Amino acid sequence: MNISQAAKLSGLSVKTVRYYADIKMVEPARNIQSGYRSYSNDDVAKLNFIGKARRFNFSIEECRELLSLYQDKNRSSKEVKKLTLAKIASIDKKLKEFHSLRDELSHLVNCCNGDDRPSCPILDELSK
Amino acid sequence: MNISQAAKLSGLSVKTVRYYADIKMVEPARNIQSGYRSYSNDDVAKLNFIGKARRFNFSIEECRELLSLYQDKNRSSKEVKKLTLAKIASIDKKLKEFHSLRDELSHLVNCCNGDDRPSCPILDELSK
DNA sequence: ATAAAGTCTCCAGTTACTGGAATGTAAAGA
DNA sequence: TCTTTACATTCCAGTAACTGGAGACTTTAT
Repeated sequence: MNISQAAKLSGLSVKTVRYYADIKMVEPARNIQSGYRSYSNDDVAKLNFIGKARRFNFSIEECRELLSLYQDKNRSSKEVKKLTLAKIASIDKKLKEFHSLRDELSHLVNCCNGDDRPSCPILDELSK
Repeated sequence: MNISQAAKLSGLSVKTVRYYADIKMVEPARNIQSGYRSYSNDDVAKLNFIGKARRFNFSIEECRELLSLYQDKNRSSKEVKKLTLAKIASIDKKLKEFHSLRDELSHLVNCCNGDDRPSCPILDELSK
């Protein structure tokens, strides 16, 4: 199938699918006459896999790793679990940062009158 | 003072300070003989302000806006509060996303044996 | 036959810097 | 004074993961 069909089935944009071919993540066959990319069902399955992993916040390089584990019938589930635990840890870190950021900002907002006068504790804090 | 001194006082890297000059956020005077950037205390105060706002997750464009509000003695605190509330909302959105991501991933991890056998519910989920 | 839709490659832009090369200037030591 | 060293300058490239657009070619529909 052509690229737009593969894009539709995998829920990705044509641009993204072409990008994944460029970076050698999912390299489809080529139609010799036209030069068009020709995607198999297996290629689409890979695109799906990557799309999901990306939505789970795995980076492109992590996706590459997961994909090769996925295709390796002898891999151990230990390896996949390790990668996933690391991802959870990095998400936890970001969650922590955003939580404390949120708390500080909402504290500042609560201190600010938000009226037409210039006095503003938010700017005061930023300039300290 | 020279750029390295300004960088030290503001807690930013020299590269970053030069970058802020390039994008016309903090444009210092120039020493005519040497061409070196020459930072005033006021410039350093602005760098400090920006550094803090960046740590509060404001984008460069938002910093630009906050900085002009900061320098406008007639601004209303309302405007600053509005910007800050929008920032809190965007942080909340990210928090939500990361929370559900975390939950899904940790569910998958709990289902995975993590042993030397190939069977892995994490990969199964990604390939569905 | 022609027009529209789909595809190709290649280049540029996004965010907010960071690293490095080549070159120029200033300050300190011998 | 000469030289080394430290600091400064500009410009180019790279980061992550795409996205948009130009110009050219192929396929499909009318």
